[in-house]
Amino acid sequence: MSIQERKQRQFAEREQQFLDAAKHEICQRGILAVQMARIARQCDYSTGTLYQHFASKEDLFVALNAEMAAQRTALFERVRQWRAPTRDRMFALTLADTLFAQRQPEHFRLSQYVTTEVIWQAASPERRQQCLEAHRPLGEVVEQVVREAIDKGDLPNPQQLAPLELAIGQWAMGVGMHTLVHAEGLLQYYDLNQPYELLLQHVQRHLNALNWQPLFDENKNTTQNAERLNHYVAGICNTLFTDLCSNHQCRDNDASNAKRKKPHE
Amino acid sequence: MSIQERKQRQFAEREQQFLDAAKHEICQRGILAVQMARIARQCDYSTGTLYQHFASKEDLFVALNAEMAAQRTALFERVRQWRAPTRDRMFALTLADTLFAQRQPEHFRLSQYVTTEVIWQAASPERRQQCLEAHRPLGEVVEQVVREAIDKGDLPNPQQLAPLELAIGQWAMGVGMHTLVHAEGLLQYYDLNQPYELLLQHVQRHLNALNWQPLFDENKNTTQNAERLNHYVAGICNTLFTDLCSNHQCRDNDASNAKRKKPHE
DNA sequence: GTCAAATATTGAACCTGATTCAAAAAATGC
DNA sequence: GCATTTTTTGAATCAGGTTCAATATTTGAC
Repeated sequence: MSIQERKQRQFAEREQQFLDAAKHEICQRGILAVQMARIARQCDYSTGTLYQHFASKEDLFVALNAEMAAQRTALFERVRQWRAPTRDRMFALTLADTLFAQRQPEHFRLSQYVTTEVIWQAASPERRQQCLEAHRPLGEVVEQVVREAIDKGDLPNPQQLAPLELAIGQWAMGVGMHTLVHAEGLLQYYDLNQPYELLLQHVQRHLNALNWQPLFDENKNTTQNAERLNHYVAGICNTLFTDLCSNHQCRDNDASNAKRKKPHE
Repeated sequence: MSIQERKQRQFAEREQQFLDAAKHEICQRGILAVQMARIARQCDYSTGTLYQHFASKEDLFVALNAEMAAQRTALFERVRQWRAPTRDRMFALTLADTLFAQRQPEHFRLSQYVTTEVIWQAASPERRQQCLEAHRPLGEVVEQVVREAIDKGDLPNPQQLAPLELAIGQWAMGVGMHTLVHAEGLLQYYDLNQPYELLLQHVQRHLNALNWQPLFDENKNTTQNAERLNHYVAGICNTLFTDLCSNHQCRDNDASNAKRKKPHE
């Protein structure tokens, strides 16, 4: 028995090593430039060994995405445990993602890439399942907050929708905004700056639309509204995300992005 | 002069031929399986000639995405010219995308893939620009509808936001929902079916939240709401999109998807 | 401790398919 | 008709993902 266990543990450790190396590579050179052979060499293993863990490059990407879900989960956990009205917590979930996206831009880039049919389908089914499961806790936090809101009477639910059916609008809006942000040049083209600020604003509206109490009132016809939202956001940041609100770099990005190989140059 | 012009025209025609072939390939075999050489051969040209038009495979994808924007634009145009309250038109824009996504699933798949940093950055800058410009008309329709709503007093704008700043929530929600839909297994995992129905529902809420008149009232606590929305949607479909509401296949998809090469089998 | 069997690792060879570019062909214009 | 320019060709190159026969290590019995 013990031998089996040790082997499994070592195998898992090595996998982690590979994942760390891959993450490092991505932050260093960008997803485009990741090479299987290099990741293996970086860990002092041969290519073949790497393939013992991951069925393909895409498989590795999906695995990495799964692994990174844990970090997001940690933020969501804070929100879950936060003693605040349900509405604030629901909002804080999007805020968490926003901060995370700015701190670790590579994460959402990868996430977006992986969610692409092309990549997703190229990963092994087991890996896809694993990835889904890794994300489950995120869904659970959302579900819990929504359910609590319904139970407490903060959130009317005349249509008896499932919690996630109520939340999917906000979810999609977040995903979509990340997508738009990562399409370099797109938002600038339409002169849309501060996309994440707009996202937060629209999420507030969206929660209002759901009639989620207490409403965030915006009917004073001044430009103070933006101020007020900023202030509100800052408040949450100070309470829950103190550690995330300073600089905005990829955590293990020891060099600047400038180092990346640019295609077409 | 005339020679120059003829050459340019022929060049453009050939490019179109390549694009059509590429589109056909994508619908037939999926994005993953597209091969440059095959596209060239299909048009009775050599690989080299294909590369005279597109700097790389990614470049071709982005070009194709640009080209397909024209089709979406056509739908948006109908909405623009529709003589109906601004709110209905705004809603109809998302509906148009929804129908389009169901009719030509490959389009949004490609769109999503192309918007990925990995692909986007691998295309030539000129191509990216071209793609952005191809999408401009879409933005313009949106902008026009929003502006008209503000002018008519249908849509209050206390913060003096730009039209697209007001619309970006709805836009992001649509983009995000397509993304979620295309991540096979994801929504099922959370037991979310009928995602596009939910999208439309949430868009209505979102418009309500913007206080866009006339509000779509949903405060009767019955399950009739879904009915009512369906009915409303059907009405728009019959008026504007009669041609799109029957079967849901990729337009030039002569064979079923079953033909596609499946990785991992 | 030794050895055969079972397991794990290696990395060079293989393979696919994108991209290039020297040679061949076609078009131009004198 | 011919020299020059432009275009097309497709075999050769190249990159990098993936495989697998050979090699090394570990195991467990004796």
